[in-house]
Amino acid sequence: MQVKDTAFARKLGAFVALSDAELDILSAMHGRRRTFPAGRDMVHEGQVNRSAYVLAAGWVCSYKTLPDGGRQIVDFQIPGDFLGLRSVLFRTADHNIEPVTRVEASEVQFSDLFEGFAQSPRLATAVLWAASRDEAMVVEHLVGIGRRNAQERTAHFLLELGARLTLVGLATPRGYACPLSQYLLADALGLSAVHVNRVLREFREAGLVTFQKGRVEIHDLAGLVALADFDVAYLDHDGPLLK
Amino acid sequence: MQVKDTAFARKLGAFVALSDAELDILSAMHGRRRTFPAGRDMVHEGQVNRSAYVLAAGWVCSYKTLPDGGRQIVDFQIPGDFLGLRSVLFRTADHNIEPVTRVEASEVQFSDLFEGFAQSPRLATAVLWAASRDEAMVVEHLVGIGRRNAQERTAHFLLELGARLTLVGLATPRGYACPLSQYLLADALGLSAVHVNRVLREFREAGLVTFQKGRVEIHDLAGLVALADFDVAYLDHDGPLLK
DNA sequence: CGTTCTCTTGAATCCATTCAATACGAGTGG
DNA sequence: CCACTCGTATTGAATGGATTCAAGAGAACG
Repeated sequence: MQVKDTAFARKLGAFVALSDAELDILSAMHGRRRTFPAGRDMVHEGQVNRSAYVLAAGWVCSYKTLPDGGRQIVDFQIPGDFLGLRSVLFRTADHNIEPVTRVEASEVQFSDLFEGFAQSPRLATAVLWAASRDEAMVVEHLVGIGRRNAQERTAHFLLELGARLTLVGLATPRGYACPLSQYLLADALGLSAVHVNRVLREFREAGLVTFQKGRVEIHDLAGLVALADFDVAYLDHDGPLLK
Repeated sequence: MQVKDTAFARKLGAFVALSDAELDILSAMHGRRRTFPAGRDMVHEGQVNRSAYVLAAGWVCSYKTLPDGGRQIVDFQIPGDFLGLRSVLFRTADHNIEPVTRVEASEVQFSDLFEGFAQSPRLATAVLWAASRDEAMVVEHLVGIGRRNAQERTAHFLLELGARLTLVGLATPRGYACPLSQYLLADALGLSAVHVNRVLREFREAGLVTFQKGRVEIHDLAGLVALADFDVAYLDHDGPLLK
């Protein structure tokens, strides 16, 4: 398999320009390809876990559960995303990972990752950057839940997803395919499913976006951006910083 | 200065057992010591920034602002914490950093950090771990704001702070000094200052904790832990994983 | 062809906010 | 030494955004 063409290599390359030698190291890190059915957890909280994954196809969500049965989805991962890094660096996983759709992913062993770092500090820096970018998204998510109302939050979420999918060629400014149910959306946005439904209806009636039948159709991008106060700066993808 | 004894070295050492040679590299990373007065931002959103800091003394907060004037505090940093890593890896800072008290911090240049990685992949791994631990805290914060009510959230926050301060010797199970105003607390918890005040009064009346005059006095630790459903697992400090 | 998700809408409820007013201590300057 | 400010803490009352409860409709699936 040519790693150079994978979404993962493209993503790391966005921060650190990777040489052929480094791409080979990256290639060596990729273990066997695995597939996971939708709905059954790939990683479970508290589980001792020695491997992370790079998503090749499908969507997953990372979430935490609460004693009252509720859950909070921290983030969704789309093709090209690294997942489970924290559950590898920590002794045990501190969150759950559930495939939203059927998923294909390459396994990455901690030992291989660490050896890759030894061979190339630039690679280590790139992975650190990727982790920081993930953190930036979680931070933005936190800000949204803490200080934005339901409409702003939902609009922001749909725009962020669009921006991320665009990076891997899975969205256009017009819209994108989105396999998320309103329940999943609610668990991510810190709202009730009922309220998510209302917000989506309001968006539809206002001619901003329609989210139906697994597709997000953006009818008024400018309007949405204004409503959500969306700024892609935190996604930081302006080309390699480390040449 | 002997870096071995700093809170930062102690923290990294919690994940990767660092050799003397690695401690020397770490030492070389520390640039000049700087002090910052309370209240004036050390790092401002959008600012191009080439250095991070390791907090030696004092408290700072990282926050983002919203167009309506509100703000969300993402995290507080206490002595020993790394801060501004993201604003260094990204071209520009994606958040603000404001000293809550007068602060002393050592500057860390990106170039020095990167060179340290080249000399020791174990160090790179340790920094990646530290970043992941920060992310884990943000994630827990996200879960709290998304799915916990005001009481649970506040209790959880006070306990997390206690656990973190204990690690650097600044707290006991009985309580700790805390320079945060109710306004800062509100901005961190995604609540209004008025409501934070009410929650704190309820805690006082219930004999759980008192937070007055810059001190948090914990009267019923078990009760607080139960209320907040607090579990330190996500702080992951069970000794070095990489020997 | 019934079961199970998912989506949808209305009505009642409630937690937290906003508005408003008071109190208190630390500074500051007349 | 007192008046005045300013930041912080405190409490009551009214408001409101989102939740919960409830019920029905559609689509998907074995």
